[in-house]
Amino acid sequence: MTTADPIERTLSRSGYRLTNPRRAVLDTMRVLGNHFTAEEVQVASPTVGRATVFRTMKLMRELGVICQVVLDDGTAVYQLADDDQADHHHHVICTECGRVTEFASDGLEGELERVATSTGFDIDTHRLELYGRCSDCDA
Amino acid sequence: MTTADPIERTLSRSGYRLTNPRRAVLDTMRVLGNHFTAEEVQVASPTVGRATVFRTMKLMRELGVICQVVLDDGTAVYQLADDDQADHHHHVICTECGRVTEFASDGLEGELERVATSTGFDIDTHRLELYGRCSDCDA
DNA sequence: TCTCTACTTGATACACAGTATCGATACGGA
DNA sequence: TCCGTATCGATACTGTGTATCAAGTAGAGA
Repeated sequence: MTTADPIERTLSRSGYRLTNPRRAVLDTMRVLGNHFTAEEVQVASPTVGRATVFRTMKLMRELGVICQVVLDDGTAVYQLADDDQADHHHHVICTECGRVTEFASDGLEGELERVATSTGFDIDTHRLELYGRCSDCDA
Repeated sequence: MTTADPIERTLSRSGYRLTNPRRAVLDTMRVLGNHFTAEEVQVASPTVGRATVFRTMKLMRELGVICQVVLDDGTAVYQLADDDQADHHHHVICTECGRVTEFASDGLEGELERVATSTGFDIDTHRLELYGRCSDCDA
């Protein structure tokens, strides 16, 4: 089964099958776009079983296709990863409308590296989220 | 009811009553110390009802007595806040043994401030967690 | 010290997010 | 076309936390 879609190619290149439920979940996530919960994907993909939605979302997370964003109340939302920031980035979350933006900063990474060595830990990774109001909501 | 305990004084100063269940939960958290889940507090406080354990932990979080730490798998653990870093700090989490250490860095905060303005968001707060192996586990 | 009452508690039911199980289905290579 | 295995859907289950509500109690005032 051939496809031009980069995400679908990531799937099949990783040895996963390209099934209709997976395509349906993927399409749904593309429609929902900027940020969505697992439940929103579910209700927007009525032909796909609940377990499959979660399984597919977990798979996409492992493949780096979507990324998890932890809101300040501790709940999780998801979003499709930007192609050009697929490797390492952070999130800015609007606490008003929920909009999520990705960013990366070399200066920040350098500072984090310095802090990491000062902790005495052997740091593998980190998670950073900024919370505030986006330009639309910041009237 | 007078008390010399600083946390208990924080409670009563904030207008909350000093009850035996609250004391019991507090004692348990002190025994568990560095990091604990809500469930661990529950089983270690058998005289206190489940709902009260959650209620008390939520209250302690609001008062800044304990702080929530999000592990890299998304689950939450808690720890008593250091007195001297009660205002703003971050966490380093050992992915091996679960040990949690707090740290603060002015350089980092400055860099975060710079990044925050560049996002176009009006940033209120942020969450940062470092994951790695502590000196004991990094054999 | 006694009383009163708003705050707090425990039991229970509920909610939400995600996982495990398992028989049925379908993809895709031989 | 056949077959093994990945995948699916239905369902039950788990973990973490909240809502409800009748009963208990801290602690301020008499």
